[in-house]
Formats: sequence, C-alpha cells, structure tokens
Amino acid sequence: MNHESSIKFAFFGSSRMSVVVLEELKTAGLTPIFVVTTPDKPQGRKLVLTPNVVKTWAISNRVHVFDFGKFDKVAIDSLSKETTGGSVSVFIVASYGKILPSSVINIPPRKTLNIHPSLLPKYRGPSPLQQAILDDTKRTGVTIMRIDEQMDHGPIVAQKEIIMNEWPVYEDFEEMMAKEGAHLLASILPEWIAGKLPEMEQDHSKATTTRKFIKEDGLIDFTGDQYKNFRKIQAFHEWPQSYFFIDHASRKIRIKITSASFTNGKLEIIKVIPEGSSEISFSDFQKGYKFSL
RNA sequence: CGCGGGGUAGGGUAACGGUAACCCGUCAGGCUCAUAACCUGAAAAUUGCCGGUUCGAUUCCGGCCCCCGCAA
Repeated sequence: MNHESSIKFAFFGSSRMSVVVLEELKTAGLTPIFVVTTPDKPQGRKLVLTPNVVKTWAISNRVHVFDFGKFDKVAIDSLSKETTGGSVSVFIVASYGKILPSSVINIPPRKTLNIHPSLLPKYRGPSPLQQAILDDTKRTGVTIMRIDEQMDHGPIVAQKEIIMNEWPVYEDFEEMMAKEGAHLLASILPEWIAGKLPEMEQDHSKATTTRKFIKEDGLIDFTGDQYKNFRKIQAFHEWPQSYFFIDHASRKIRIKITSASFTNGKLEIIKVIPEGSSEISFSDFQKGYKFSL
C-alpha cells in the first residue's frame, strides 16, 4: 500500500452503508487513520451484545476504532489528541446515525465532510434513499458537503447526478449510491485538503426533508395504486418491510412481502414470509393459505 | 433468562387423544382439434429428534435441533 501521505482522514460511520464507503475508499488507496462509530448494542432475538459492522470492519482492517456513546469532554479530548499536529486533516462522515456537535466537526483543519445520497438540498434527513423510491424521483444523485450545525445544511463541495431507470430493492440502491459517493469523495479529497476546492451554499429555499419511517408505514393496501405499492415494497425492503394481514386458522397473521416485480403495469408478488413460517413463493402461499388478491 | 408462532406426503396448508384431510405438483386413464382447462383414478407421510403420561399421541408434558414473527 502506497498511501498518499497528504490524504489523512478519520472516518465516522455506523451502518452497512458506511462499510461500503470504507471499502471503496480502501480500494482507491484511502484508509482512515482512525474510525469512530457507535457503541455495541443488543441485537437479535436473544439480544446479544453485538459490535456494529463498522467496528468489525475496523478491527479486521487493523484500524484504530473509537465507539463513543456521546461526545463528552473525554471523547472530544481523545479526538483532538488523535487529530492534532497534522496527523488528520479532515473528518469524513457517512451514515453515522447521530448529529455531530460543532465541537467535533471543527476539530480537523479542513473540517468535516459528509456523503449524502441525494441531490441536496433535496431529500435532507434520515431517509433520502427510501423517499426517492417512494416518490419515484429517478433523477437523483450523491452530494459531498461540509457539515455545519444543522442537519444536511452545510455548503456543497461536490455533486454527481445519477439517473435511475428502474427501482432496485433498497439495499441494492444503497450500495450503489454508497459506491458512487465514495468515488466522488475520493476524486475530490486531495483538492479539498489542499484548500483548492470551492464550496457552495445550498439553496435553502428549495430544501425538502425526509423523516424516519415507522412500522406502520409498511402496511400494503392492495386496493391502492400498484406501482406505488411496488415502490413501497422496494423502498421498505430492509426496514420496516411491507406487509399485510390475513385471517388464518382463526388467527390474524402478518405476511411480509420479501420479493416483488412490476412489469407491464402490473405488480407481481414473488415471495412472502407468513408469520410463524419461513419464506415461501407467493403461489405456494396462495395455495396453502387459500388466499387470493 | 425480552415476548410469541411454527416444524405433518415433492411444495404449501388442515385436523385431532383412537394411525391423518385439502390445494398444487407427479403418474395412469378419459373428455377434447387441442390445452397450463375439465373429469376419473393412483402413488407418495414411521406427522423434526429423544424421552414421559396414556389402553392408545400427530394431538398432552419435558429436553434438544432447526425456522420465523414481534420487540430492540
């Protein structure tokens, strides 16, 4: 590995998307000096304390990792200590999951950059990818912006437009956008660190904001628009997932839709998981549960 | 010990203290110009594994393995 000695950064992230970005940066020859992520949390049916994917990545790549629960004085001091003296010139944030206080984002000399999977100022907030699918916004993209105190509000450093032809499931969309974001970041990072890249204020009057989704958002109404339902299934494929209820054996059970297609103006459900059962094809489901649309 | 559901013929479901039913599929025959349609018939399940209760368990109880929903 012949690192560009001028590109020294630390990475903040906590999700699978963060890992995709880390991997892409690594492929581009960019490995962070250290990584900051969120603490281990109980996961799964047994609520086993599990390190998040970013921490796992950092460990297997032998990169020092911090997992601060909050940015108190101790945390800030640690970050400052690791950053001073030119050892780190910029922080990179990709899907960290929490708002970073100004006391953190201003630590490095070249401040903090964020990868956001939308064409800011459109789709600020926590769910830009899902909302783009739900809205059928096929002209989308990734943005590199400098973080300020407000959510997805800082000046734009770079942007790349991406046109979608059809909607993949959320996870695939996320991976694709994460890679695009990482590529864009890698291409501009040297210039940014050198201070040669201008930033541009967002047009705040055109901003739109997305919200976090809740379980209930995933309920499918088959009497509604089929293409809309399809987009819902794709957008919520990972979470909260789309589902409907049926009465079966004098019991109300939840049926989750795990796979669907939309061709010739028609929604076709391919696979489902009935509550208490494992994944089966929709045709098998219809036969066994005597269900029809 | 977070809460809960489930493992029954090739696939999906049902039933119930007395050895299992339905749908699809498979095979054979029939009807049709023909068919993925329709009719008739057949093959196919030691009801996840181990132990217990019982005259008798798929059905009740305990343990184990595996799957899934909720919650986080």
